Amino acid sequence: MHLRDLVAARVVEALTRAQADQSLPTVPVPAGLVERPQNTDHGDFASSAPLKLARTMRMSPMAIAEKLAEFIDTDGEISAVDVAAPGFINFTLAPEWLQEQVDQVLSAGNAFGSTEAGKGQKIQVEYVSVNPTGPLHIGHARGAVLGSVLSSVLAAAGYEVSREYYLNDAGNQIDLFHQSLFATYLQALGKDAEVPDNGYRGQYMVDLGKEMAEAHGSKFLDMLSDEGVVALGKIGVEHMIEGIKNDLATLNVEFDVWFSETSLYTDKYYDTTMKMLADGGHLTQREGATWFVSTELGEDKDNVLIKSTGVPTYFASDAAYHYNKFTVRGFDKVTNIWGADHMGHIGRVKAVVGALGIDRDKLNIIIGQMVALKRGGETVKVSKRTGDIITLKELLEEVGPDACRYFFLARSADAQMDFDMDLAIKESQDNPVYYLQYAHARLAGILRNAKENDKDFAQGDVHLLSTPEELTLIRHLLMLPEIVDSIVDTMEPHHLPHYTLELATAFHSFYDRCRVITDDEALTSARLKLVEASRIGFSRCLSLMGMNAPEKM
RNA sequence: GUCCCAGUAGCUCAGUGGAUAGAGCGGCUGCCUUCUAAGCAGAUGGUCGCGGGUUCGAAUCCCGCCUGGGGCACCA
Repeated sequence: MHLRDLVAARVVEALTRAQADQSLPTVPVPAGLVERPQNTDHGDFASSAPLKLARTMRMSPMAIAEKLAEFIDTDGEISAVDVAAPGFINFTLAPEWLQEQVDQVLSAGNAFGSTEAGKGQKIQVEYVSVNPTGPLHIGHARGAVLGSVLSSVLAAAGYEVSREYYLNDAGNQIDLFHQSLFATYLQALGKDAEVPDNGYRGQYMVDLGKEMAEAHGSKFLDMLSDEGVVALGKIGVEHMIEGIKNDLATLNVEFDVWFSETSLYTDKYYDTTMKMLADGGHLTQREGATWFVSTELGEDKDNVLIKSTGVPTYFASDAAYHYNKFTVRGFDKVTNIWGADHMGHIGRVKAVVGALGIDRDKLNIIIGQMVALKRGGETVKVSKRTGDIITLKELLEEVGPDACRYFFLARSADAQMDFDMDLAIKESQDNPVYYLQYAHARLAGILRNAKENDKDFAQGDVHLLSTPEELTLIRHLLMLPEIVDSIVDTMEPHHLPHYTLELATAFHSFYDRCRVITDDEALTSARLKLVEASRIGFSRCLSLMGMNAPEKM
């Protein structure tokens, strides 16, 4: 249980006692009793419960506040409870208790910040899942960063997390890729060939065709034409997947499972799913195609599962995929991170999940909004088909993975953003990322200095940490578990970089005002404890965000 | 046409029912013989897109409108 819950529990407990005592009328208790006030003059926590209860209790908010405050004990973590107009109760944390938490952080070590909000629950986060028909571009990076940070935070909250990439390794687009590659391969061999009309025609396809020709010669020409296209195509797809994996690794994004779409068919999950939908009366035949009757489940329109050609749609695969996630693999929760161009799929996928007898609220879909790329003040149109793209690889070479991650992470997923390359490159010189990393480097520097001077601070007395800067730093440090829980609660990881920035401000201010290593041995030891605790905090935040925590800068 | 997202400081964005709306960057003023100045301290900067409504209280919730973006295929 994190600190805010602890204080909220005290309010509920006090309210219960006041009601049992008949000091306050017995009425239902509203939710959200305690918050962090934005103005620090109002204490560490505030409750607006009296304002919320005034109507149902038929009393003035101030009278409720006064009465309720009497029932709240000032001991342990709370040193003061104050009533403020028009009906707030403000709580102040006890300096002694704050000081002692430094020892608690030290004993928690790298587990500091972890909570138990998701204990015993299996959650899957599926992200990126880009077709292996081209390199990753800047828009994909946003989903990649979101997914990887969300996964890390979920794990910190005690969830058993599985990070998954859904690989579309069959179907129309793959066929088209095969044909496109065969064409550029032929061209590389000096033959006449045309990339199909809707095919993939970027420079990367030309390069790949050349590479294939150099590595394999005319080998694929000698096969029957279809066999050659497929054989070459498979090698090409493998090549694209390797490239995607490399780019993601550079961005520090990893997966536990690479799930093959084809396996849904070879392992019969597709057949099982279609049968379940048929048995449930969710299917109908129309114009030679098989439709999912989603209109009966409140959707705008029905959706085709099997085309009149007999070929299943992407949506059919998706139905089988979600059946597999929930029913076969038994995830308690599933989060899909999709691009804005998939917005229209949310309703029907949720509908089909419900039709398969699964609680549709277990499926959470996060939409990463569009990233418009700007360069030299111009918006660059991104299209994989025409090959007019800024690849993730190029982006990482220019901006660097840490700055790139921060840039995407600090914005909420549902806000569209302009990624101004010029600005991002410029900012990489003087940028919030360095502000955070510099804090870690400074902390590491102090600890290095202490070691060189043989300072052993194990016996340091944390009660000597009494300046406003020290206490402010401790206060901010202790917010981490709350941040972790609130990210899990809202599924919005963008709170983490903002919190880390505030923590860095508290630290830099402390660094400026409180010299750590001095002739005062006792104070030095106490401050070294705070420095080590802070280093643990920064290291955890940076690692959750997938960023480097440098020892020196 | 319809559904979804966004509109907050010069710029990029937080804040989504509470007290005087915040941060970073840019611009302005100070601060390096001391563990890293990639830093600190301070000042300046806002009709929270517009208009109604609900509420003790609205940037936050409801309705309408304006602007920008996206979704509405037997594509993925």
